[in-house]
Amino acid sequence: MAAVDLSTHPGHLARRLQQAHYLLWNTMVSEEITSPQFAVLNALVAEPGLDQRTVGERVGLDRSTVAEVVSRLGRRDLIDKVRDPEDGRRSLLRPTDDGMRAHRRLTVRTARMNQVFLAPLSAGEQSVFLDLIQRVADAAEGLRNPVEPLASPR
Amino acid sequence: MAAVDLSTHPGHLARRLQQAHYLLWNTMVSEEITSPQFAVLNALVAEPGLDQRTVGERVGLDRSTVAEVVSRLGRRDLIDKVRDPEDGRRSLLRPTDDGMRAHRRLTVRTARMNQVFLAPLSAGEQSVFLDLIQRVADAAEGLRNPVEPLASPR
DNA sequence: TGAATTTCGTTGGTGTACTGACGATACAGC
DNA sequence: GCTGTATCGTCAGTACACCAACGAAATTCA
Repeated sequence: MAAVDLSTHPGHLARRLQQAHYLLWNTMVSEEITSPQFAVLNALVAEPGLDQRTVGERVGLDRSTVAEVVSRLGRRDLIDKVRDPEDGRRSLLRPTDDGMRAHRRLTVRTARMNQVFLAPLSAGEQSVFLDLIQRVADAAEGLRNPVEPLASPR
Repeated sequence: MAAVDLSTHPGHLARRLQQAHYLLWNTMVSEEITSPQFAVLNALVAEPGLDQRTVGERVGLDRSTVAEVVSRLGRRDLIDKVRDPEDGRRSLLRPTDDGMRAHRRLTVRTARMNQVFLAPLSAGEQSVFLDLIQRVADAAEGLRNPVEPLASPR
């Protein structure tokens, strides 16, 4: 009887929250384009010509995962991918016209979905909610890449 | 330039939050037993003898996922699995002695990790945070299983 | 009692998401 | 110039997480 109440565990709640979002996205936004795919597409609409590593930084995905998402977006002709002529290691990505259209369409639906998703909270609670999540996520992410103790004597 | 600011999208933040948690779990709790595995184990410590479907309900996992998690826990001899003699469809699950020990050990570490995870928030903010996540997740989950509009005229 | 229906677990398919290792390319210092 | 190092993308492996479809077992009800 040493069991724990998971409803006080932020990690467990985070997983449930993400699943709930997945559900809602699937029914209200798109069944073909997933939320991470939209995030990548969105990053490329904002800054066409990014390489994969930088895209990953922007949306919070590691290199392997970006590679897979990019391959799916490419298979649907939503983005183009070319080797950087100035640096043979990089692949440069940009949305196709189809990709731009898809992004515009999904932007509208995503906004609607966010409203439904946050509907159980008052307007004030909503902004608190976003702020708190962001601070926790940022802090934990920071633990991974510890800030270089500047001017460490080499 | 129609790109969107993802930091206002709860779904995107939920994903980042979960990844941050995954990271922290891996470094502070266990590299072998994952958070969903702990959740299942915890449910069985609380109520030994549950069948897979009910476990899934308790921790928020669908039947396929429970099957995989259960198979991994079984492979490590942390839980036992037997056919229900009274209902041949069910598999009854219970923790082994090893499973009980592992659960005890992880419970301590999990508590420590939760503290670190929530450290960027004040005590007051922490409880608000947990409450808000839970309400949003519960509401979205409710959308999936709409309450039967009782006595719908067939 | 016997047939239609429901329920449980499994399987196959898709899509994140991570780590670790690897080849190719670029760059740094000598 | 040449060698060691760092970086980028890929690949293999593991682990969620969902849906749809299926067989076996149980239940409903005609």
